[in-house]
Amino acid sequence: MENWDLQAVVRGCNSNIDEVIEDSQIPYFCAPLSFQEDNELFAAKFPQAFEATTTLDELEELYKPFYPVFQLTTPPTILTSSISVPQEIITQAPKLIKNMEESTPVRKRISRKNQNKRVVKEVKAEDLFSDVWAWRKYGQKPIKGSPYPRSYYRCSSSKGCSARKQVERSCSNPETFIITYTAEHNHVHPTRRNSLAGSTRSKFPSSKNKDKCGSSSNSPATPNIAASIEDDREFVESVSINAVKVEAKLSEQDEISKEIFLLDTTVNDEIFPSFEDLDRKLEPVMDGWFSDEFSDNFPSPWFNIKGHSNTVTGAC
DNA sequence: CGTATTTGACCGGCGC
DNA sequence: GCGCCGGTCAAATACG
Repeated sequence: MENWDLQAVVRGCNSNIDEVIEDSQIPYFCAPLSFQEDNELFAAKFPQAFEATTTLDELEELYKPFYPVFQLTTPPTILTSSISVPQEIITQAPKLIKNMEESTPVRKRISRKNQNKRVVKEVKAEDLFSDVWAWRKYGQKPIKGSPYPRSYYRCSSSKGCSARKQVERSCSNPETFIITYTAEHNHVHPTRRNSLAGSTRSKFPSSKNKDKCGSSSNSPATPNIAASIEDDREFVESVSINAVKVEAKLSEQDEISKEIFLLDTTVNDEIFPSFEDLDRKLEPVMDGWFSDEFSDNFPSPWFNIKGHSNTVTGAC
C-alpha cells in the first residue's frame, strides 16, 4: 500500500472527467438494449464509427445483401441459421479489410493529442462487465491523486481495433468505477464476448479450431491466409447475424426479439453460450462475491473478481 | 500448451 | 532542458 498524499487525492478526484454518464442500469447481459437505445448509445459514444469512409462504404456495399434490416420492410423476416455468405464476399472482404488496415496503420503508441474522443462513464461494480465488447487488459498504473490504480484495456474483439477502455475506482465514491472509453471500435458489435462465466480465460476459438465445413472449399493456403480468411468470414457472418438482431429489435415485438436473439446465439453456439446461459452461470458467482468477498476484502484487494475474463485487479 | 494477466520498463506530452 | 506523469509495450507469470 502506498502512502498517498491526501491533498493530491482530493485534488485528483474526478478532475479529468469530461462527461459523466450516470448509467447504473446497463441492460446488456440478459436484456440487451433495444436496438434504438443500443445504436444511439453507440453512436453517441463512438460517432466516428458512423462516419462514412471510402473503405467502409465499399464494405457496406458488399454487406448490403445481408442487412435488409437497415432498410426495414414489414413484416420482419426471421432469418435462419442457414445464412450463407456468397463466395465474392468471402474473397473480397479480406482485401477490403486489408486495405482498411493499410490505409489506417496501427499506431504503436496513440498520441494523447489523439485521445480527444473520450467518453467517461461512472458505473457500479456490478455493471463493470455489462459491456458488449471484449476487452483485454494490457496495463495497470497507479494514478497520482488516486488511491486506486487505473487498469487499461483494449478491445480484443477484433484485430486492429483501437478502442481502449480505462477502469478506475472512483475515489470519491469507492462503490463506483469510472470507465473511460477512448478511440472507437472499427468493427460492428461483437458476436461474442470473452466474458464467459466459469472460465477465467476466454476462449476465442482459434481459426484452426473452427468448423471445417464452411472452409472446406478453401484451398490449402498458408496457415496465415487461411486464418485470415476464416476471421474475415466470421466478420461477415457477424454483420449478417447482427442484422438479424437489428431487425428483431426494430420490430418492437419482444417475443420476436427473443426468438431472433436466441437464433443468433444458436448460430454462434459453438462460439459462446446464450446470454441466458451466461447470466445464469454468472449470477451465483457475482452474488456470492459481491456479498462476501467484495465487502470483506475491500479495499485490499480493492477489487478482484476471479473467474471472469474482464477481471480487474489491483492493489494499493 | 495456448491464452490472459501482471508488472517493470520505456516513451512522449506537458508544465515549469 | 528537465522531470513528472500517464499510457503502452512486452517479457514473465498464471491459469485452465
